[in-house]
Amino acid sequence: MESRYTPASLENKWQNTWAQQQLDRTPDHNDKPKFYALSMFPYPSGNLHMGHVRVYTITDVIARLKRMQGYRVLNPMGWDAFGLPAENAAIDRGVQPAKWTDRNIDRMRQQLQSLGISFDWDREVTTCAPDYYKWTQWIFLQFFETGLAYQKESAVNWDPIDQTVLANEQVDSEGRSWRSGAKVERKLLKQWFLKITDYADRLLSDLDELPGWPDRVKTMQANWIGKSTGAYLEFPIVGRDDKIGVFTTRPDTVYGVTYVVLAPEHPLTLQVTTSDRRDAVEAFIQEVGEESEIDRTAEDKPKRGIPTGGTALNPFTGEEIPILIADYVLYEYGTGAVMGVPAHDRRDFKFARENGLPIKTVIVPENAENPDTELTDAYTEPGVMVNSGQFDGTPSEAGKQAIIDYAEEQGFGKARIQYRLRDWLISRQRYWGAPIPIVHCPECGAIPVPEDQLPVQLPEDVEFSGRGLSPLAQLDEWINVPCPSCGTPAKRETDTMDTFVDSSWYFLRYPDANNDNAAFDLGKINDWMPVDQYVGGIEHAILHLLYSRFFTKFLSDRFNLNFNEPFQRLLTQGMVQGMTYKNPKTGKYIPIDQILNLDDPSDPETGEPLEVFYEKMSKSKLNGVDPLQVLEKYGADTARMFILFKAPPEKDLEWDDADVEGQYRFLNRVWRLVTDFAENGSEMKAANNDNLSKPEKDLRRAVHTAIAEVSEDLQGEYQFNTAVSELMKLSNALNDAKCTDSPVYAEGIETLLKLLAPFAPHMAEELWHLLGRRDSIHQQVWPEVDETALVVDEITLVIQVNGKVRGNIQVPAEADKATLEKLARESEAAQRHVGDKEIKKVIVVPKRLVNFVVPK
RNA sequence: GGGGGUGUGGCGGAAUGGUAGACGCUACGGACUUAAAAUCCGUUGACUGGUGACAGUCGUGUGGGUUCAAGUCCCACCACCCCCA
Repeated sequence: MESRYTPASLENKWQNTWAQQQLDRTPDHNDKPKFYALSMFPYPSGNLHMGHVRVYTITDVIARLKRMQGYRVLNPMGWDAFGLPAENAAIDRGVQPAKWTDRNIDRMRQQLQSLGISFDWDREVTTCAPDYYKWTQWIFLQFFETGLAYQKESAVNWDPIDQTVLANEQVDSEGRSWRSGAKVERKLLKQWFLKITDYADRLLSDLDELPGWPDRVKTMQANWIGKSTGAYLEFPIVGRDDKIGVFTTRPDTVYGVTYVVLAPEHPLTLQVTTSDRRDAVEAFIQEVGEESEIDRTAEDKPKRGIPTGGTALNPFTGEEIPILIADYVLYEYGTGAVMGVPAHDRRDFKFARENGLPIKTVIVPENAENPDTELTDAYTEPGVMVNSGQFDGTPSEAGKQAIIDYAEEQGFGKARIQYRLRDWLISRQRYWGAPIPIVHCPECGAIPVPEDQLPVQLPEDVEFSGRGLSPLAQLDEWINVPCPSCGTPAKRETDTMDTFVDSSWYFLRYPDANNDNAAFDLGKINDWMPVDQYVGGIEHAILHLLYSRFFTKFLSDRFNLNFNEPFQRLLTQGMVQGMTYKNPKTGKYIPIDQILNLDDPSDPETGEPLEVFYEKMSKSKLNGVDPLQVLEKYGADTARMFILFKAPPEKDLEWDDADVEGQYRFLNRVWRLVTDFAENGSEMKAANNDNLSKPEKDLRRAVHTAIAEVSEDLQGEYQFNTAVSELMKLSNALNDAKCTDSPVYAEGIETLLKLLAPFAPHMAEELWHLLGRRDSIHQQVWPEVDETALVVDEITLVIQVNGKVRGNIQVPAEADKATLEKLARESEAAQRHVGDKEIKKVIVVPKRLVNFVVPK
């Protein structure tokens, strides 16, 4: 009867059987509590990598556990299928993006299925499918109707040779085009934005309602939103009616303002420029226009600025101060203008020094001896206001409010809260994305495509050259349509949406994934949402998660949903790293199969010694391990076990073949354990704690300890690594047990299989059936701890002297403190180390230790 | 510069303020085998003493502190990683 463990055939068999039985279908309405387990859906690159294996395995263990614990579980899968790589493939190889993507999806689906993940494939969602992006467009229209989608001029990366707009990913670190190598320029285009800033405050404050999120993700989001409290102040321009508005977090330093700076793109720039400065200013604007934002604001780069010739008035002092323009001030940011206080801001200090601008001290440390000493650096600490007219002597912290109050009274300023977060630019000048459902009419302006005409479908069989306008903008028959409102000949919007839009609502689609009449059924999303456990990479800590929260809040407001955060709990899993070999001299990476001696790795070409370290698996580092090869050799169960055991889920995981081997050995031990048991014809009999021998009691304690520990490890914080080690302990205990005929042993075998089921689903199922069971192990109830089995008669009591462990004794488990102390005093260890010294104090910790304190 | 995180054997990692190193990997020794692989058994933090069971000292990045007792709590520092500038 015994056969060898052959994962390949066995896993295949069960995957097919489960599919036939539709075991992983999501139960619709029933009385069980719901559990929505979700992994971040992948981009269909066509190849499964280890990072995927890790996320989906983690989520799958949770899903399978919850099913056994009596939940109805939704564990869906889909594809984040729009995006640049498909378009690049079209340019390079002439394959249509749709075809290329579909092929990749088919391949990856198959690969994923071989992992044995319990996805409900009936709910598969593909963002590039018209029946999905129809609803992405519909959601855009919801934003449009509420005024939260709007158009504004904004800069794009422009390749002057190919005459095309480039995505940020297509621009290298030196600011050159990936294809033409041309230096990328900035060009202004009218583009679509979503007004996420309207939700900035709620996105920030509601982070407090997410105790199930890692603190560091919440901190990153909070920093990204970047709330700062301060004042909006207006500086009248000399000789004009206009004013320059600035935002500052340091209104207390306003008497120290010695200049104001406009962003070069600011509409006032040319208006304040005096005629003698015009040429210089225009040249400067031109120059800055070619710089990237990162270059402009980088801290290590000198800040460049020039005077415009214009001047403004400091409304507090009445002083006339110069107006400059500088590269580090961005028009998109805040008001596009800043006030310069060199004495109390580091950046202003440097800028003033470099440009010969005056520095005026208005804050001094408390009890400063000589307030007029020349500064060597900006003084940015709080202090006392000086040279500040009526505010002299005011502590600077209190001075902030005092200045705001005064400005408000005088009508040249007010309190303001500003966010770092900017509105979300969703326009992409690309083909492979959801078309923005707008028609531009010369009569009516931007008109939404009526809902019954959605989706605005992407035309097929398009030509891709990588040059010129976006492929959509070159298709006249697609572009030219009558205005939906007045019928005048009009033109379609040719921009498509950022792929982050597609992924900002996909989790709302799964509860009713095949609905043709609506993006989602309100009853169903109110039932299933929020996602109970979301699992994905830390790289999405900011954008994807923030956008999803924004969409959820917006839709919750608009449709009165009963939830306003999408993800209850978030697990950010660490990277999978591979052993990397690098020649430190040449900087070249060497693939492992070219290395002759792994104990002393050297460059096969030059013979130079190599650096060996772990780094994130990637093609360029030649350190990837192909999941399919691992599956072929060891099976999915081993791969899953290894990944879960090797490191806690949120930490980086170092791939190690020897450890994979170790997991394979463990599964083989389980295999033998159970097949031997089955061979001996042993039956499952109910076990209980009455009339057991000592070895039986010990074994049963091990069994129920395992239940308790594994259950505990899988609850709240997911500690799969220690859960697996508990499985190993149980397996070891069964292996060592002599009482193989006992019902306790049978109970142990059955328990081991049930506890193993979420981790190694195929093997658990196979062995379960080998024991004569007909139903699936995945439909069994998760084992319960029998507390009576955990009771021990005797425990080990540690004897300490002055806090040092000196020995231990066996004592009755329920002995009281006095008895423990007495037994401890009599112990050999205490006799030896205490001797006849005076015992000053005795600490008795029941069930743990007795500590005698004696003079040294 | 600001914010967050991490630091434990040869390695990955365990440890409600209570026997540090669970579990696994590696290495070494042994059994089985003609031999090897696989498997099984044992040892594996360092140092000192002892043939030995064992006994002792040190030991969780560094330095201090609180405590009967600190990997765990507090203070300062160092190193590395991540995010933001």
